[in-house]
Amino acid sequence: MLKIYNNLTNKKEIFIPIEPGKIRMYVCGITVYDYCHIGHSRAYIVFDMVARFLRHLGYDVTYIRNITDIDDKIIQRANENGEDFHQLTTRFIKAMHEDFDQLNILMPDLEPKATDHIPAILTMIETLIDKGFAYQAENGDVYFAVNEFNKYGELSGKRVEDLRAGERVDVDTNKRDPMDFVLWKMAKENEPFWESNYGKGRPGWHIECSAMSTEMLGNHFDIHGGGQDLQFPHHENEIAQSECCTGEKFVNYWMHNGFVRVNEEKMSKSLGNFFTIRDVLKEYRAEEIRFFILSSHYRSQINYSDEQLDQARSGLERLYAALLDVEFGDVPKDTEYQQRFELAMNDDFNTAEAIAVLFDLTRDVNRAKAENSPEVAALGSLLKYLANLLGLLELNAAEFLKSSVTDDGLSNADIDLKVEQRQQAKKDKNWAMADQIRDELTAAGIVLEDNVDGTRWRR
RNA sequence: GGCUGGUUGGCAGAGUGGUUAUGCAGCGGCCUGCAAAGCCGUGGACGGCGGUUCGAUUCCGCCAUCAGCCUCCA
Repeated sequence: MLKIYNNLTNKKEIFIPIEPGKIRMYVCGITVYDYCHIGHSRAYIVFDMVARFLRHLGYDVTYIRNITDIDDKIIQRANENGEDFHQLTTRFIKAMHEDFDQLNILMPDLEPKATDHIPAILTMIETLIDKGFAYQAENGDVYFAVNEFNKYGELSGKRVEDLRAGERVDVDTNKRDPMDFVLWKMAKENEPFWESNYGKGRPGWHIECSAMSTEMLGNHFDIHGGGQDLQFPHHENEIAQSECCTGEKFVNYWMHNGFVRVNEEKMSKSLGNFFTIRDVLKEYRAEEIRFFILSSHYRSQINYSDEQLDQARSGLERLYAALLDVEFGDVPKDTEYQQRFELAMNDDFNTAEAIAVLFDLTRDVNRAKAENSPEVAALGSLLKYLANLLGLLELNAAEFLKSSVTDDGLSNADIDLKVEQRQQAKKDKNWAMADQIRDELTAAGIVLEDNVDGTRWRR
């Protein structure tokens, strides 16, 4: 029985889909004006894992992850670069897909872009105005009137009174209430715009998610996810817009992943302490990043550091090493390992616990190997199968262990030759020579492992 | 100030009202020409103070402390 921690109630709840056997899930994607960083990678690895596991449970999942391709930062960056905003977003959408692909993040079923859904956005704004939940201010901008929605603050646990008292809310004289947020923003000179009843402008950030999720998943759907920083105000605003527009409950389960921190501080663009995915991929294998992310529960905060990534590397290499020489075959059914794995995952996607099960299974695989047991194939196949559910251990073990992201100047053939030379030295009992070759390779980051069949190496 | 969520062994990180997390690192052993990998064994923990309980790291309260949100942010 699947339990999900629901931010609407701040409790773990038994998951019940709206329509039996089907799950409709929407996750807020990125604003494409720069390369994705490790914080982004966490959010999308996490929800990729969620979608994979829900499908494993047999659900027919419709997973939507949008792209915000118009907003202030995009316009600003495009201006700085002296290029059309569309050119900018196209470039970074491509980069995002490349990065995500490396991290084995599967494509969502639909990946709508805000600019492709302006009509749906305008329709929703019109409905909100008609129903009295939104108004056009003197400057032409259209705002949502927070005051008209009495459930405002339900998701984030905030009270409108407290928010109003806050000193950090900008006082904008165009708004009736400082908490009101923009739905349609008038275009300034030389800014991209779309025609509307309210004038030439562009959508506010929050409305696109409401419009696109409702358009594609219906008024009421199962799961909505995103980073913890989106809980307020973004998701709060989505609820307000959608429920006021449709008169129905918007989402049943809200999920938010925790942040990635750097030196005990949130990784973010404004702090400038972010590491882009492509930079990290110069030092670590993509799967090491994925393993690092999934080693902790998705709601906890994690700290990014080389030490963490090094530990992830060691752990992942242990798992892959167990798969060496395994002849994969049928995956045994109804094993205790799978039960434990699923129990962990059913408990609010506890990947840390699930990975611990993989390590227990790994010991069993290694033990079977040491004993030359016929169980090796079955246990190894099970390990690969369970790990694959998390998007891990999909590569060939030998190739993975020989792969490297850093250039040590040695080709595989170079190494093979050295290893061969050392084999001869060993045969001649020339231990000094054998050790010298091994030391050379060790210095280059190559690890040698002798066994009865010969010598295996990895980077 | 309001609201969230944390505080577990050298590091990372799960979990539990009384019993082994798991990984990395350490120590001892097996294996090995020596190693490495692997296997076997092993030490080491639950922020502080109260309370509930036969018994609390686990439940409750208070305190301390950290991070986050309240402004764009995954």
